[in-house]
Amino acid sequence: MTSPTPSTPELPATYDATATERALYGRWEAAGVFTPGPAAPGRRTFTMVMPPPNVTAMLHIGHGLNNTVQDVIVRWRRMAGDDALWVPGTDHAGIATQNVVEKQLAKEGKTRFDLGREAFVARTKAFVAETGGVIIEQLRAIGASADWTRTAYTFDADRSRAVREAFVRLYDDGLIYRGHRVIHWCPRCLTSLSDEEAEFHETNAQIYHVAYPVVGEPGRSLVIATTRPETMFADVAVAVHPEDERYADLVGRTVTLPLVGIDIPVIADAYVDRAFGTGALKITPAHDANDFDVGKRHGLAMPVVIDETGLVREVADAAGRVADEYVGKDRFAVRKAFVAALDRAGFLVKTEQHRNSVRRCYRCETVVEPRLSDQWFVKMASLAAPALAAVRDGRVRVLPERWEGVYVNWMENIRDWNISRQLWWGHRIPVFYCDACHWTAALREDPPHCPRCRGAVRQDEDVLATWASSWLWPMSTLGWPDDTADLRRFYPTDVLVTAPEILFFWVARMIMSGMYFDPAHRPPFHTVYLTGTVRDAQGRKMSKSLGNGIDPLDVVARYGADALRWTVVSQMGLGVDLNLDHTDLDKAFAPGRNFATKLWNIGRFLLTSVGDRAVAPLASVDDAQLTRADRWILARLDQAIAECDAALGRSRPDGATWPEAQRNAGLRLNEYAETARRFVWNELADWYVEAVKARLAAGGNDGEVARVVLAHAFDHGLRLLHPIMPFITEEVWQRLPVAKQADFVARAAWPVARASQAGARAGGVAAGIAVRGEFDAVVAAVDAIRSLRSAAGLSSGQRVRAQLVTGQSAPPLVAVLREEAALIGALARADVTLVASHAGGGLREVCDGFDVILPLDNIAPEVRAKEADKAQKEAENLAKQLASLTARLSNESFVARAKPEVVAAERAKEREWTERIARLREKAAALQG
RNA sequence: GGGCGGUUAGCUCAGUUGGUUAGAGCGCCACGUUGACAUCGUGGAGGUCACAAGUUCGAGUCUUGUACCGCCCA
Repeated sequence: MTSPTPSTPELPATYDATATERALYGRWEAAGVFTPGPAAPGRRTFTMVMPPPNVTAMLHIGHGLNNTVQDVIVRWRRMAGDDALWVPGTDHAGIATQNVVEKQLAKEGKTRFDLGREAFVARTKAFVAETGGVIIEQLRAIGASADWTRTAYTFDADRSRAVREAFVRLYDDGLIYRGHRVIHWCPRCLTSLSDEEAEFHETNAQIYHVAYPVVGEPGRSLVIATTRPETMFADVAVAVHPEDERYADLVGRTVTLPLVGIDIPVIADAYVDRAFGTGALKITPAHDANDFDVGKRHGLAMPVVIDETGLVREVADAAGRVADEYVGKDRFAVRKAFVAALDRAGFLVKTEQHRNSVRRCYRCETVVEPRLSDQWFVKMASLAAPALAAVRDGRVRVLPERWEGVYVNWMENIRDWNISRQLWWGHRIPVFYCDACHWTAALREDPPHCPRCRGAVRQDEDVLATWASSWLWPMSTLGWPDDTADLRRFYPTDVLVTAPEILFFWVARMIMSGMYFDPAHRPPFHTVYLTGTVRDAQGRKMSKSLGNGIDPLDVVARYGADALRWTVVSQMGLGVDLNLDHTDLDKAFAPGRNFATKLWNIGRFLLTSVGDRAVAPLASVDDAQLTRADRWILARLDQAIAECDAALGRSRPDGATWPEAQRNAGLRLNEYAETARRFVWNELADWYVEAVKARLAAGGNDGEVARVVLAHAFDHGLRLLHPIMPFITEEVWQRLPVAKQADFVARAAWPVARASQAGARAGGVAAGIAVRGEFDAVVAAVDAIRSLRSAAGLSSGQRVRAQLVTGQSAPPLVAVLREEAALIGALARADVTLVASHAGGGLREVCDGFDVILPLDNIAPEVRAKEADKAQKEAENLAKQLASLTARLSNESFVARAKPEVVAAERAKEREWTERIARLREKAAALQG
């Protein structure tokens, strides 16, 4: 177990992530850590709304990625002192949820029509009530610090009222209308789809060239090219380009529809692409959106020959067009059969392979059928204009930046939005009709009867697309349309994190609706962060059908939530896809688990050697008491804080718009993660912890200083890492014997660089830079000794004698090496002495400004040869680079045109290299001689 | 067909306005259990920055072209 009594300073030998995580999450939630407190002067809000997962969804790795990113951001802002609010919720997901329940019914041998609308909706509601909270629970397992007290649902009472209010306002403002046109229809879901919901899929298809005999000119025919011959039954014309000389004489004449036997006109329309196919296009207004436009221009009939389930029949205005043998058959079966019949009858000129894009339903992948029907549309032009301007002028930024162009392009070519769905699960369209007096209106409350003639009213049968409720999400979750305290305090929100796939579906529409419905017309957020996609080792998207998915809960169980989060965040390059090998979870998640273990072990060391006696704050230590190592780690901490802050960037623009310099900056989560990791592992653990061991053991005043600095540095390292790895950092931080201003690290203050704090010591920054250089010499000396020991074939634990040759070194460097000789010796397990020069044997390493000697006797000849060879090669290599450097410096235009500081740096480098080459050659000669 | 992105170590990726000898993690090789840590430590190997041309004193970085891969839209 991981929760020993507080009086025991030692931590268990191993970290049990599963037990720790569950317990800690409960403590955070019980303490209200995720719920912002009451507004206070000087505190700003930071708000995010969670992209609502489908209410029937189970947590998958995509949710894991998306919500981890959001959690990192919200935890960061919470620590940085904002009143941070992350609003969670779920989406009723019309088509998807209806599909699930219909599948259940199918197992019982029933359809929704057997139940009827009311019973079906009731059953779906019950299903959601039973299973709808699953994903919300699962999000807790990955540490999501959302405010569950504000959990919303697109189909709950408040959100439903918002949806209805939005519809009525848009309707009354003339922005919603009923349109009769060709829309995308899913013959399986039995509903219309928006343009965005009918996704393009590249397909290998055939294009058929079919001869339509010209009436009154036996032997002559007009050849059209089509990929959809089954729609020929509904052809009403053949169109050619008005300037196409090949067909000029045929315009105005008629051709006969093969096998069908109906004569149809040849018309001229500039829509036709002369270069595509044969340049002659069959026109089928009821079964193609473009043909529909042509048909309207030319006043053509619009016969319908495919029904709502995708079966061919004479549906409307099509009497006598479909032969009996095809009636009631599937559209694709008819295609095959009809092509064969055309071929037998000699009308099929040729068949070619053709690569084209076919639209499929985004929920079930059924090939979408263009269908002539009445639907509700939102007029988009006036809504899009402000939303486009907001991104253009920088009130809203999109990261990565290249998506801004995609957004702008879509907005500029925006088309009206089909929001009606022929489903039962969803917000029913609040339009009411009186059949008696033909009154119709959109209403906030259901009317008992027609207000004009008191006759019976009926409500529109359709429901709204799910996206017509989720586009209100940033406002509706905060209480809109009511003027609530939450809405006033937390709207507009700050950052929206989501996947690029729903940039149009959701993000663009939220900006439009937000700016329309907000009385101040503010965009709903200032930053859109689009994550990458999770892929497998072969770069394929993870999906159920491919079976290449990774279950985040499985990862949490095996490696811990922190490991999952570490993997996601450390690889979260801006706009970069996340590649995870589902066949080798160790490869993907061991690094995060290992890092958590490292933190655990640093904690164990600290508690055993620092003890649990209270540690004084760093401010109580006088600068003069700090050793060089202390000053070094504190300077590294300052630098790490600065780099983390730079990587995370500005949390919000200062004014109304993002300045150009900040627009594409920040939210580099991978850089932030790497900086924090490097500080804690490679600087604090690898060097500083080793450097203070002797001082801690010795105790006394200096031991006390070491305790203070070590505890301070680790405390701040844990804080830097907490947003990424909340559990392990909290668990360890809780036991740190430092004075705390907060009950949880989750609520502790985000680190501020010491050098930048008010009252910081004069010259803090410059001193930091100086001490870094000094400690670099210590590190170089230690590395050199270790490297030489390894070259000599000695084991890393074996104590050796080492000499630092400083005869040619600059006096300040000599002073540093003399003062730190004991430390160097401790770190390198060596007895270190300084010497002016060394003439004897042994192994030599050339460092910046000094040499290191291991004065060994009896060095094996092969070691000598190898070392000599290495030095020789390095000298030659450096000499080559020196030659080009010298050439550069003797180039007059370089000296004249390059920046003076660059030239000066190159000159200094020339001196260093010349000297280093000499020492390398000296080393090689000594080894050979 | 239109637009955009990518190509840097065996793998996954960093590389900020052109300016030290191009970095990290994982993997690989060698050594090691030194009282925080073998889920680890120490040392090491490994890259003509896709290709070609250009601009420049100087190009992984800017321009153009080519090849391949990917994404969005029609």
